[in-house]
Amino acid sequence: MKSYAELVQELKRVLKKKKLKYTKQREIILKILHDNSGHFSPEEILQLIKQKEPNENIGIATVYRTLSLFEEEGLAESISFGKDGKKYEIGHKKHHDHLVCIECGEITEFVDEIIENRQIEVAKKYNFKMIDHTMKIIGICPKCQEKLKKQEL
Amino acid sequence: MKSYAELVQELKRVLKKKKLKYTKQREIILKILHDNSGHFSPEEILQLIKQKEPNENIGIATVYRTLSLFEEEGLAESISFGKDGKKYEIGHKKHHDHLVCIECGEITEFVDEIIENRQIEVAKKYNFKMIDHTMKIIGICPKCQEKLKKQEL
DNA sequence: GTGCTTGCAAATGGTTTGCATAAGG
DNA sequence: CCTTATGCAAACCATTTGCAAGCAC
Repeated sequence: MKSYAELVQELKRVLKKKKLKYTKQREIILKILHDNSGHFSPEEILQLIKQKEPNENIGIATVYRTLSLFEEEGLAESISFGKDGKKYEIGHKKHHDHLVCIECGEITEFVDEIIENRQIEVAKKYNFKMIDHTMKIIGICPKCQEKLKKQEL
Repeated sequence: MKSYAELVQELKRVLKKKKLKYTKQREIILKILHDNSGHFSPEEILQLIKQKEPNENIGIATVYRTLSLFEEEGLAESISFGKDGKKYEIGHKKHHDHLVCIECGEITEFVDEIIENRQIEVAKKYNFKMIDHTMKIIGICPKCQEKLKKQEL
């Protein structure tokens, strides 16, 4: 995992490249993503900002704009939930997939080399130029399985 | 692939089980899904209905309600595109994944046993009770690669 | 200064819902 | 008849956009 200082470096590099400006808002959102491990919706990120940086007043539109920018540049990654929106996390170097619990919403990450390689093979087989891939395993996490078992009694 | 008659049987069985009614609208939507191979948004399905069954006047809300019902019961399957909604296809027996072209939107299906099996393994490893899984490879289809190559000249 | 940014509020667009009416069982 | 369905329009809600004012450079 990258340090906050490294992330700031990367953000500055990206902004310079695109002739964009280094603003307080962009810095804060980067920090929030760095300091909180997990997956957050734009709304949740706004709440975290209000909580951790009470002096700042950031608009939800800015959060959306910034997260899109970060995602484009690999500083953040998102996982999509259909009409229920997206959740963001700080950008990793390594590609990973997600296990999503339908009971509690918990998201667990995993990496599986065999799946990664097969995806490359499949794309090749269909002459697809692969740009990205996403995989979601939807199910019930161990905790919720326990919980449900108890309720049945 | 199931015949239309088989699908109607299945729909009737499902409706009886849930104490729901066999309506013209549900029949038409099932037929549209059966007759048109491909992936369609609710809006596109409504257009197909207007085109193929001009005498019927079906509301978009009914299309949504029916597609949700079909999906719940395995008569239809959907692929999600974040805020851009879902696309539906007639239910298959076999699980499959998708290759999605970001240029033309074309969706190609594929089945890869190795990936299927690894997903089961991963779920097991994390003690997840797997209910479903989705995989999307996003990229550029062969046709669009050609097109883009020409434009570059 | 100039041009990118921001916050606000309004607009958007897919999806859902409330309700009065229609129709299946 | 009683219950579920439907069409319509209004409501929803995450996200985007227009715009005037505010900053970065």
